[in-house]
Amino acid sequence: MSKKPSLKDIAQRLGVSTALVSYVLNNKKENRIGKEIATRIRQVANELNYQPNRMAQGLKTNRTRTLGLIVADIANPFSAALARAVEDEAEQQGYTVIFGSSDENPAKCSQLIDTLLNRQVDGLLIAPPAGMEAKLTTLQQQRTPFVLLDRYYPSLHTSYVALNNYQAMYHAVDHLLSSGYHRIGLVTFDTALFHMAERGRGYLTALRDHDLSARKSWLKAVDPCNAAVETAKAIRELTTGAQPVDAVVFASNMLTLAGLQQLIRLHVRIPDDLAVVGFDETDAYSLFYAPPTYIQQPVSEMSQQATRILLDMLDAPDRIMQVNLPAKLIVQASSPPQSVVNS
Amino acid sequence: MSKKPSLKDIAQRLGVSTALVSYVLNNKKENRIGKEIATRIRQVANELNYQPNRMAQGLKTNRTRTLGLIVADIANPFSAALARAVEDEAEQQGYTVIFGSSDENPAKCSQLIDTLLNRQVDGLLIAPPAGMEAKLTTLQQQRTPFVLLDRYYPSLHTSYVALNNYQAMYHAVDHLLSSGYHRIGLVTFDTALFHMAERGRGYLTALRDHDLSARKSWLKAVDPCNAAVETAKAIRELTTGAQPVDAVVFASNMLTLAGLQQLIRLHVRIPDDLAVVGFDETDAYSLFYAPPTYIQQPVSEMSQQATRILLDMLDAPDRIMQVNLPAKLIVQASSPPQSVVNS
DNA sequence: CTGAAAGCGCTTACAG
DNA sequence: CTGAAAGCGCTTACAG
Repeated sequence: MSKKPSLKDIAQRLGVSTALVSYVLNNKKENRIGKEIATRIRQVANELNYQPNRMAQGLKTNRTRTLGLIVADIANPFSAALARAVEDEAEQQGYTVIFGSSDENPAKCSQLIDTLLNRQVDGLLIAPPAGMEAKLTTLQQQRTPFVLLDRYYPSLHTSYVALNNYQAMYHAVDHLLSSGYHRIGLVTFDTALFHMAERGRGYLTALRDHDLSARKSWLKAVDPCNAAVETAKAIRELTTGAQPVDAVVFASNMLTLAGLQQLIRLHVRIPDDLAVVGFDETDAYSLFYAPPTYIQQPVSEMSQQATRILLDMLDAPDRIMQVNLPAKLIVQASSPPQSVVNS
Repeated sequence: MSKKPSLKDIAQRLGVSTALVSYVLNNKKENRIGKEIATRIRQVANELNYQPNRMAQGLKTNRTRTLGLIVADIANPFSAALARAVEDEAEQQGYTVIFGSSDENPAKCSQLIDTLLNRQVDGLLIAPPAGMEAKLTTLQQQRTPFVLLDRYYPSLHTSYVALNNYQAMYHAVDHLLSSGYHRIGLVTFDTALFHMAERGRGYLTALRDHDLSARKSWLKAVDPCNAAVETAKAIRELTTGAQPVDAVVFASNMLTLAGLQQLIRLHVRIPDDLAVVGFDETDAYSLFYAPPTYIQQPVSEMSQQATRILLDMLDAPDRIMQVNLPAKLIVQASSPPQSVVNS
């Protein structure tokens, strides 16, 4: 009905200038303004339930108190968990967040970045797909504040908050080796993304540190576009044949789920026939008699730190912060110590 | 570096007024503007990669081409799926979306609505928690365009797009009855929300239509705040005791997951010992030898329709649209026909 | 201590 | 057919 009250409405009602009202409501020049008039202004603002028009504020200040968030796919549980933590942290700081899904498509991601920037977001949180280096470099040259989330490019000197993927995978494989498993397979994605490469490196280094070299046939890199089918095939190959593995590690939550599904289908018993370590937690874990050991990412902390760093960068876009958070290995029933006889 | 080009920059370069440039770029007064100058304006705009400042536009037009979306919890797969479909539809129409999670808390939800409105969103998509009637009524009086998503209040004449929950549950129970099950339990939430009540009504009516009355002990309404524990208890009670059920229907995805988990823990065999019908699809289903029969919601269509309706309402906030979408029962191995002997 | 005035970047009713 | 001018609702450098 009656349109929203503006600064002018308050000013008129009190016979003062809009400037004065603005100063009071923003707590500027506090000590130079009469106490009396200040309280009366605040009172009227309250009465009218005054809410500043963010568009006008934004136009003037070039700040919108809005953050842009780009994830791979908001419908994916991992992305959704990231988003939730970003939302909470942003809200606490008085920011709202606009989101978009890149679908792992660099063209769509670039487009999304432009759209969000066009909406005058103050800064961006991006979990980038492969192939975004050029766009991100441009962004940096424009001094647009952004921080990468979950993924980053070693070739780019940008802010990021990600998992220590190398350590995460190293730790998982080391756990299996110390538990007496020696034929360890890895199911990972065939992708250029650095964080996946790091997981692979962790796997290989852990093996080497135990004086084992990895067989090529034990490292399965599946096509992300055809993950379910290829994972099934990878599992089949790993568990059958002349030299079947005695343990499998998965390098992502989707791979874990697809892998477990195939193992059940093949009637492979966990852990009797095969030890398993998953990546990330899934609803599905709770359904196992032997709940899987898994690599736990500090998702909330990742988002929280990234959001905080971004907020800091708003005032100093050149202050680069790079954070690698440690993963936690949650040891459960799918990877028990091997008896000495078998080892 | 160099700041973003404005209308003025284009105008100056061509020695025309900003007004002319604005007209051309917005395709207003098309036929009344010289072709020559129009093409030159467009050319320069392209060269400078002109992007209109949305804040300024918004201030002037009171339209931001931004939608607000409030879900229960963006980290919940169902909410995330809703969000994704909203995003896609909005993007196609040139809108972006700001989101927030209500955590099923009406106070937080109201707060969120105010924040989003304050950000000048053009309209709201809301999956409301219980107890939002008053706030929504106020919203309606202010002629703020909004459409409810997934949930709605029968007492309120507002736009909404939701599942036909009554039909969904009726259909599921009818399927079990026709398959020869007669002792059917329901695990639902103890909540004031209408959509849950409708699911309960579907259950009861289906039983009545088959000349069966429901035992009170077969309808378990668990506390949403303590769902895991109470579902486990409900399952224990339903499957043991003097009159155990021969089938269980769940009224939500969380309940389904918690229920399945408990059934596995109790070594109840599905479907040999117990038939099961779940609500919504879950990753976890793929892990079952006997994949569960479940009620499938048209999540994407729900969001899509809601978004379209909202977009329509932007120009006519009083045009109320109410849509109840049909659910689909996906019959799988967890609810096979009972042999005649057992029935 | 207070306020008039300019201006952020647009749109559009109005005048020519 | 074209453009000067007002104004959306704020903020802030500047003048008193």
